[in-house]
Amino acid sequence: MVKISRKVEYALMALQHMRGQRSGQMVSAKDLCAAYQVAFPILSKVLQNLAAAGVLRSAQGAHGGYQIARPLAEVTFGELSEAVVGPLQFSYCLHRDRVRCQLAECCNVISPVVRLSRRIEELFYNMSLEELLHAEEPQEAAIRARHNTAAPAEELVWK
Amino acid sequence: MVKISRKVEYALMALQHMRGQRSGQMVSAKDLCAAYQVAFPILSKVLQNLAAAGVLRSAQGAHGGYQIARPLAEVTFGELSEAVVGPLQFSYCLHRDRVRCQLAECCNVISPVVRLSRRIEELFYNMSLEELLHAEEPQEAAIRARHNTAAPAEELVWK
DNA sequence: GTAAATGCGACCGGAAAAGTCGTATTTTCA
DNA sequence: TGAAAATACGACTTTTCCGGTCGCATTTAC
Repeated sequence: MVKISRKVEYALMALQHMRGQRSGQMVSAKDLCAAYQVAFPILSKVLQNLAAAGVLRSAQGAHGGYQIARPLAEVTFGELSEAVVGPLQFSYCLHRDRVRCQLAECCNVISPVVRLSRRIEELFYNMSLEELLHAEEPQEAAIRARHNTAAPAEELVWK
Repeated sequence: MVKISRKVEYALMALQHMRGQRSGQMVSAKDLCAAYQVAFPILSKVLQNLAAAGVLRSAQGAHGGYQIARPLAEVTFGELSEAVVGPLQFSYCLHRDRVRCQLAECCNVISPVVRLSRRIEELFYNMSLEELLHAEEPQEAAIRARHNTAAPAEELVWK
């Protein structure tokens, strides 16, 4: 029921990676794909979403890529989620066109659902990405190290 | 991404209804369907789930039905959710067979995702149903009143 | 013994998510 | 100035899962 979207995971993964870069360093989608074995187009889209939301800064052209645009302590998980998978949409009843909910007329759960939604929203918008990412997994350091010093990405496979 | 399942809404709806019954009063799935225009088989299954989880008490046979088994203050939303839509399953990475997650080996988000999951879990398992349902919508009272005094359910349509 | 209820499992269809493909645009650098 | 390397973007396909359906077994009251 509450499932974290794969896109959100990709976003966290990318941010975790960039968090460890020295500042000003651009990371290309290609590099990330090679490092984490994720399909290029999908990760690319996620990064674009994050850039559009102002979480990342992007640079086109050769030697372009992405970098973190704002301190992660100032970005909430809610923002990330919204950027990557669209606005939080907890319930059918909460659709902007409530008409589409056939229960609306005789519905006694609107209030409980709204209450629940608020609680989840609160949680999401009070949780900073810094808080979420601060403790780095050991294997992560290894991966990044391996990648940064490894052969050019061309030689690595990704699908 | 985080969407409240329809089944969960149905469960809340049913509980909200039963909460207003006089104690000891059984409510049949059929009655609920008639009152809220929900398909019988699906609501029926939800009620069975709640019964299996010990939230409702069920009685088979004529004049059977369901009633609230435990004070709602002692039942958490997490329990309800688990009963109705299965165990919380936040991420692909958290599957019991983690093997299926191809990222596992080079994944740097396991820890953030776990952290996030814990927070949501906490929220769900600290929120009692009483807390969620305590304020009854006006229209709900009307519906139930109408239903309790209305013609037998056979005359009402549901799909 | 019949009607009214729950209990349960298999099946189906559609919508949303995940992933793919193709192409345009921007920028660096030789 | 042209080629290479990168993002930008939108349309398409595939897959997965959820809501819903169907059918039958079981239990119980009258």
